[in-house]
Amino acid sequence: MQKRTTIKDLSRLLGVSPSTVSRALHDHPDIGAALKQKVRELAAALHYYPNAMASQLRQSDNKTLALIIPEITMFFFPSVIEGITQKVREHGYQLMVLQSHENLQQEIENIKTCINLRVSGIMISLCRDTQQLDHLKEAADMGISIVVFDKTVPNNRFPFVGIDDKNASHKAVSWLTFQGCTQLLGIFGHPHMSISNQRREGFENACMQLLPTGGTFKSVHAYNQEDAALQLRNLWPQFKPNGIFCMSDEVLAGVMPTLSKLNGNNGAACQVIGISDGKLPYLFHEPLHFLQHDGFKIGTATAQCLLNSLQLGGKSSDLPIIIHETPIVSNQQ
Amino acid sequence: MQKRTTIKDLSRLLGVSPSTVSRALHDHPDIGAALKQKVRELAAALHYYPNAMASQLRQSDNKTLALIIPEITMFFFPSVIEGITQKVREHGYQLMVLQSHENLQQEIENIKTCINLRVSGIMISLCRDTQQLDHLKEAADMGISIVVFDKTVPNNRFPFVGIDDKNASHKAVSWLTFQGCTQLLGIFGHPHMSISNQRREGFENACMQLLPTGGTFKSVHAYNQEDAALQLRNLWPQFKPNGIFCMSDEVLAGVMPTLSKLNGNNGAACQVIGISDGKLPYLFHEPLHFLQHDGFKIGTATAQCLLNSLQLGGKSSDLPIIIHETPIVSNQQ
DNA sequence: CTGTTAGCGCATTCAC
DNA sequence: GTGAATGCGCTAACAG
Repeated sequence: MQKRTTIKDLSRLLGVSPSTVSRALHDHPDIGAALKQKVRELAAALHYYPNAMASQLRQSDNKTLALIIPEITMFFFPSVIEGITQKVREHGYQLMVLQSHENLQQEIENIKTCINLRVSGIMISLCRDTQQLDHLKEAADMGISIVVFDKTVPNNRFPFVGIDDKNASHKAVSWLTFQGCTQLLGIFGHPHMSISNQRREGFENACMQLLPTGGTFKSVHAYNQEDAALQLRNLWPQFKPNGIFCMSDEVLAGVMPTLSKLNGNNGAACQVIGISDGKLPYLFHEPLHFLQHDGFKIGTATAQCLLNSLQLGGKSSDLPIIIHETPIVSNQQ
Repeated sequence: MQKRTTIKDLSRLLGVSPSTVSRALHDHPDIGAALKQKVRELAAALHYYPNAMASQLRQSDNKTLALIIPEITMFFFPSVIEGITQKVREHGYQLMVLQSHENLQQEIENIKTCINLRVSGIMISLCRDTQQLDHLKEAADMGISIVVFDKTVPNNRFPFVGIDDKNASHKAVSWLTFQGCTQLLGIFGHPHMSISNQRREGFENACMQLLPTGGTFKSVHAYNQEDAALQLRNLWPQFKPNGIFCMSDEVLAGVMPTLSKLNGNNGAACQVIGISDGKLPYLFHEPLHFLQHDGFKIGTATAQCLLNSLQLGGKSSDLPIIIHETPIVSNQQ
């Protein structure tokens, strides 16, 4: 591991001063074209790589943004990351992805890492145990721009990008009743997650409002994909729904194969609608509908929102709240 | 955005020297307990956060590792990331995830970023157009430890973690013929990917070796999930296999729903075996088998491999090649 | 036990 | 056009 070549090395070899080399490398207008050329050639020949830490320290301007998410699951977040990455790179920023593993302590730890690294901004989807946002406030006080997306808390005071959870549930129930479903089952995510409860409340309210007399509904929380399958199986003997609402891809993944088995070839007996990123539904040949919760779009919007407040230098007056639509789509073509 | 408090600020306020503060913060044994306490309290009160860039610059020891992958798809890589994250954090490293988007230029760019940031190590799954590893060599020459995993090239000279692609295909064919399948279809990934060709060659060789007289086989490449579905549909009129091998989750995701539709309720007509991380198969109620290509294990092994060569300071004599087993598993229970 | 000094690599004043 | 000097914030000798 030979010593890495520095600007000083180049300057010595070229018989010019370090500052000249620095300027040449940065294409500064004051430097002659001929010299620039020589500097660049030598830099390439000696495998010179600018030390990002040194230059960032000097400029106290770290061109990296952080993404903090509960977990890189196979659903939704890959799309989100894709959207964010694209947007962020366009603007010359690096992206650092951190996971909280649904653990508040880890989330706080991640925020601390971001502060230590002096990242310029943070995009965060809160983990399920997070109730208060003191740790975010702390980062914000250090001058770091923050955008919360997807998973939030009721009392959030930061810019937010997501969907209207209650309304989405309402739309789903509305669709099910329109199809003539009368026995509705809503399956929701982990009960500690704020969005689980928002979506459940939306579901229950809509049911009470929209179901005809004689119609019934039931809602359950599932801790994960397997649990969703289990709950459905356990419930089946006593309650056979003719309409099911799955609040997420994860729930949907548990429900669909199980439902197929329970239903046998009586496929049309139960309508299914979910909230989905829009990839999973196409893995099932059984027809189903979903409210598209487009991770890619959420990602780009989140990144854009962050980049905006970065440009405003945190001196914006109004609080951006971006709510995406969730159009209803079928998985049949 | 008020100025961030530094060690100097603390030292001034406490009437001690900066180095004393630094030592106190690092729990250096030379510092008195009482002083340590005072320093820590003031640091907390003033929201002092050590500037990671400055300390890393000083120590020229950057505690971050980079993961470079073609794309964060919903299959395999989430598991890999999970495995790597876990291992890496245990050892006090940060992880930076970069995507190449199956683009060699981007891959080279990512390597450059890693060098500029002076990361300690790189874990990389090569993108499909990568043929030569000069860019990796460049990073290695700068003293960065490197491990290649999953997607490699034939002439790779870096430590490697993955599976035996040809052998896996062989096992799959062996299993299919053992089930009595005689008309075999192998569906493979993008033709530029090295593993696509490795797995196809393994498949074809095994077919020629293991199929009874009268048996036939066919292999096709699919550019992506949708293409896999399309190819199967197009092929169906002229070639109805009774055994299908899907080389990856992506292929499997395209094939399964399509096969269900083509097969109608004649489910037992065609056996399916794939190579899979082990999550996707459980989304289908149709029985199928898979050779488990456990992303989580690959991830931990890769990270471990990197941490090892980090400890050896890059001065190891032998080249670690870690080949994981791929046990055959059924999705029925 | 604590302070002084020095420098990591770079970019940016200010001179000339 | 170019060079000399300075300091970003921190740590690690080396003194005392």
